[in-house]
Amino acid sequence: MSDNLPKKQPRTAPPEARREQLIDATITAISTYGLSGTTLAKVTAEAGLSLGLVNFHFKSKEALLTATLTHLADEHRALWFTRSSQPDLSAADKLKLIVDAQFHAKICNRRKLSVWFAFFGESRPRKAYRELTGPLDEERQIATSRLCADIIAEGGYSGIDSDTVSAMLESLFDGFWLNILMYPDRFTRQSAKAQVLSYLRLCFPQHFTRLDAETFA
Amino acid sequence: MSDNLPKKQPRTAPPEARREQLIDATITAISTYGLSGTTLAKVTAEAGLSLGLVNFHFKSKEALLTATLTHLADEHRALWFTRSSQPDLSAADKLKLIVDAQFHAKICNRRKLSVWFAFFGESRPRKAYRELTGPLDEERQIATSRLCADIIAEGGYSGIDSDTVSAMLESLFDGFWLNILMYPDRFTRQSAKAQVLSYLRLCFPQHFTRLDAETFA
DNA sequence: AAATTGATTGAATGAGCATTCAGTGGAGTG
DNA sequence: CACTCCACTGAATGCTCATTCAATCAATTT
Repeated sequence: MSDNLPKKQPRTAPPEARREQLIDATITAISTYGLSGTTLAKVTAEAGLSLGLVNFHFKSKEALLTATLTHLADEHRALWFTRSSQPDLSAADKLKLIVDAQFHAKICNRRKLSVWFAFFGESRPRKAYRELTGPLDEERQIATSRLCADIIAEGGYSGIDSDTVSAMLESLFDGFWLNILMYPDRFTRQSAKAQVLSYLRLCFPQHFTRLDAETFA
Repeated sequence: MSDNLPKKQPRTAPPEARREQLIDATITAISTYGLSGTTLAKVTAEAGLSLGLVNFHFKSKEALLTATLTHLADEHRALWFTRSSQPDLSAADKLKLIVDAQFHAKICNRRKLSVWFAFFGESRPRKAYRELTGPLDEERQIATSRLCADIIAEGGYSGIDSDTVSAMLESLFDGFWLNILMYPDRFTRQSAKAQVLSYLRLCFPQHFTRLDAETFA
């Protein structure tokens, strides 16, 4: 019978594969039902696995949620960090790549944004967030501040402070993320990126041209 | 002397007073325990009332949460709207008052920001938020966009679009709110307001001076 | 082939919670 | 004072859910 398809789905899999499968199902569940509506029954049903597996591969529901957040944070960090660490790029190009990573389709989609804001929105998960990814947020802000300082020095800009620009960028990133999640009809990844770049053009007119939004897809 | 000891609070109170009391306790509970950790037992204990009262004054827990969000949204809307509706103000002054309202201590404190982000962070409450306060968000964005258009016309600014500035402002508001909630050591109401005004100075140098941040307390 | 090891299952358990409701208290009315 | 509402109380109810664990299954080793 055609039941015995060659799609070999072995009943058992290496633990790391199962962990990823469960994390992926958790992201889907949180984006669909919210954090408080996410039950282990829904996660395991989404993954096509049985209820008891979460407490086997993770020690608890909370550990699964923590692992999910860490997974997203690592993915995000890897994207902006590896891109903007290429050696033969100007400071302005590196800054552009950080903006680009922030609104990359792989990171900035409603499914994953739901998870970020689920953690922002509850006090205990928020504490977990602060501890797990606070240092990463700070690292990124320091990186953008350094790049801005380089650009200011290069261009001889005056009346502008690199820490102010980097704080503005952090807030723009978060604010556009929220608006993309809440009002996808009025806010898109593309328009958000273009508007952040328009802000950088306003700050550093010699370094950012009108075409930047299109040249970096 | 028709009053006896004013210390003695009566066992019963007018329904509207109880509703406000319960809404206030709900805000405290959400900011302390998160939305999913907020139980009716905790809310009523916080209010010093008995468990059954919520379902007496509100029909359900969900109705209480909806009323809480509506309360915050109305309070916020009243602040920016009545202030910026004063007739003898310039467009720039009105815009400054909207920014000022956004970071006013009465609105922008961790207790209340927790509630906003609790609603942003869960899919079902997010839907309720969109329906209840989406129109208010849009109203504010339209108001800022109009004011920016007036300023652009007055100042003869070129290369800048009022809808872009108003979208940037919306995102800055939300992003600074989130950072004030997450990282209160690095982000304060005052610095956020100053940085938003510095953005407006960058956009409209003739209309916003360096001293704006201090003149509007 | 038998034994061992590790992954997987899902019924059972018990804790926590929203909601209900029968009963209580007390302020106003006649 | 007696009567009537209405605010109020909190124990009881029934449901949902994380966690546990004894049993089962499959791969690997002996």
